[in-house]
Amino acid sequence: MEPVEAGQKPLVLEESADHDVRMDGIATSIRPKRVGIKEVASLAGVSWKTVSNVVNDRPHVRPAMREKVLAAIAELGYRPNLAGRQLRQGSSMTIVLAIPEITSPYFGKLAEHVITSAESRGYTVLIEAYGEDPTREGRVLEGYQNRLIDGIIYSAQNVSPEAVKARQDPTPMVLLGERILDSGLPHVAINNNRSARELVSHLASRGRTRLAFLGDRPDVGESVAGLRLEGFQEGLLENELTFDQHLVMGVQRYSRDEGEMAALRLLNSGVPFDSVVCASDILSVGVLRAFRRRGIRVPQDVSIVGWDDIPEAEFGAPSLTSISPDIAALAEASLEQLLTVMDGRKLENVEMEIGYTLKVRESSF
Amino acid sequence: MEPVEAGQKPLVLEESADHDVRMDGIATSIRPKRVGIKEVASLAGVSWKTVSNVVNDRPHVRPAMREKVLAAIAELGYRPNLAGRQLRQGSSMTIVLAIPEITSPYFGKLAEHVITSAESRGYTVLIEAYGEDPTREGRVLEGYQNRLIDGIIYSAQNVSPEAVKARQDPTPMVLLGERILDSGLPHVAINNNRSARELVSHLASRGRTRLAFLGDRPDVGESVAGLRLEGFQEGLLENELTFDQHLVMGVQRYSRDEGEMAALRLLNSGVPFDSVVCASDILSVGVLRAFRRRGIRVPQDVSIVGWDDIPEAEFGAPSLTSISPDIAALAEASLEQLLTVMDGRKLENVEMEIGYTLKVRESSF
DNA sequence: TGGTGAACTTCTAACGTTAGAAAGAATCCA
DNA sequence: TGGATTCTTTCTAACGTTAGAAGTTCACCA
Repeated sequence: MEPVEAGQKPLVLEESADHDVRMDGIATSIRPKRVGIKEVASLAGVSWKTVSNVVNDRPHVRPAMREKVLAAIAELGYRPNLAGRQLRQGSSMTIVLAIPEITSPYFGKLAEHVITSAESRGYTVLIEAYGEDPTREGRVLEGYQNRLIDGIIYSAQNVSPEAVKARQDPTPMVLLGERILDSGLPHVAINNNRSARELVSHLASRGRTRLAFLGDRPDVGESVAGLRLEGFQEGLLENELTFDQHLVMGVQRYSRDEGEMAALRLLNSGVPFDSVVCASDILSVGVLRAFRRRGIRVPQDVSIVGWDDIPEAEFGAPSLTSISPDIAALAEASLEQLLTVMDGRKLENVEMEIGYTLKVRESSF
Repeated sequence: MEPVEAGQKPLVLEESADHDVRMDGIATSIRPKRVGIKEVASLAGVSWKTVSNVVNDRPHVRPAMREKVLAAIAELGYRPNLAGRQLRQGSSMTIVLAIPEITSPYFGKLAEHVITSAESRGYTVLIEAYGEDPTREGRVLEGYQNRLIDGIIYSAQNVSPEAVKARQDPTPMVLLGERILDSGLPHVAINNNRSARELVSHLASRGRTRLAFLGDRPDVGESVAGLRLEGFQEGLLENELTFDQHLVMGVQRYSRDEGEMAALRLLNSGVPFDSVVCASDILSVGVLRAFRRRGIRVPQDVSIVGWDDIPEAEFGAPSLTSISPDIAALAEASLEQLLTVMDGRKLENVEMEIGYTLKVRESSF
């Protein structure tokens, strides 16, 4: 293994340094050595220590010196080597955002916001789209010990509360969306119960009486879907509507396909209904397609409402009524919580609630 | 800064290490110090050098020793500290995937594939969604010198070919989608010209004669849109149709909104057309909405076709005819190219073409 | 002109890992 | 038992950064 390494690595350097190689017979093998603090120092004509002081904003550096050093830094394009810095300081300024998938519009948007928020604080975000691979989701709880990260924002999906509570890893962690009771981990989410009741009230105010709930996750304990289903039932009570267990449809996953399949099951069951509450808009998209194929008109025959307010909800035909969480606030708050824990500061609230708005669109007019 | 660190870090550690703290009066302040190679060595009763040899698979380690060391590693949950390793070896096993945005279905999917492919080879992927921030896109070309990365897969959007050619940074880079001529950089993409001609032929075979092209990027030199427009024009020639410059609509960005706005401009221009070729499906979604609002039926009045085959293309109403690139192959090939360059091996093809299929759906029936 | 700081340099050490060299210990075979 | 061979340890150095300590230079002011 070693001779291979020794034989190949230089090739890279030589190749990419082609333009720098002088053919004048003397300085042939000038390889573009990474500029370090010493190169900066010698160009600026100061000691490396002064450069370090400038870079780290330490006292006792005169403006003139600082200028000189900054100029040298700019000229050489010097950036402190993260590995060296990490090794010295023990922090990598990197956090992980663990989500089920990046492809879903909701998580994609969330990731985008977390990344920009983190960046403005000097942090880099590593995205772990763990999908349905239990190994990968397990690694989230183990804290990526081989990856040099400072904290984790974890949007759990299929993990058991026990696994979270049994977590050994000391890496600071914040839960997003999913709440794991008694885990002691900070948690950021919208109020699932209240938003579910609002959706039900909205439908009731439109004269709907037979409401279906699509997107339960019966296998998953304490899931977001569970909280929403609870709120759904409470909402029915509040509006003096009856709850029918036959109108609750579970799914394996939140995807368009699963939504379509669940809608077909619902139709085939023969139990009458006049509206569908989907635990996520991505399910609604599939439901719409199923209805369209069966000739069921939305919203004339059936209303559809959901959560997440994904772009498709706005642009689809019909457009979808949805609970629109303030994703930017969600990202900001979870990052804030995480940084608080990472700094060892005291959290003001372990539970944090994020605002949302109900966007009424064509699908429930 | 330092006293703060010293005063706060332990708080975190103590908090999460509660269960480890013995209250027997003697060993009170056991902090879960990160296990290093030395801890493993002393537990296994060998020298740290032997541990290193085991970890790095070097010769001259007897099976018995190896077992002992591996057991100690397992017991302590030791993972080599990446920072130390990086510093020593100069490689971070991390690559950057630079894309305009993660939220778009196409790039989201692509990112997902690149991440899993890279992971199977032991690499971590850092996603840089540079958006419309020129600073961030610029950083791509500068090679993230502060981040210790080994390579870059760059899906360029708004960068000038000059900027790419002027690139100084030696970090291995592969271009994805966008081709920059004469940059010498390896390039992976579908055949934009041929796929465009196929779309045109498809529409012509359906009796369409007045084809609009939506999604040109006139400000960007050598863009994917440009190549597709070229193919579009050649396709018109092949099918003996006339090209009308008034039916070419530019956009600032590939988004649903921009698609909608461009479609409205097209309608307002009054120039007749019976089909729209969109440079990206995400534009088609906006076009559909514009048409719907104006009462234009798809495909009865106008056909719509495009590229990328995003999920919305399949699930929308109507579903969209689209060129479906083999995204998995795209990800795999670009990674393969990048690793080849990183290893200093010779590339077989600097240009690499990826397969695609034309999916005919409702929007062009 | 001497004194006093501030500004700057030099020196040392450390973070965790890896690699070569050299020296020491164990094992094997004759 | 001797010598050769394989295994293991010890020693040294390096990657790039940061921080303290101690020493040097310089400018300013009394």
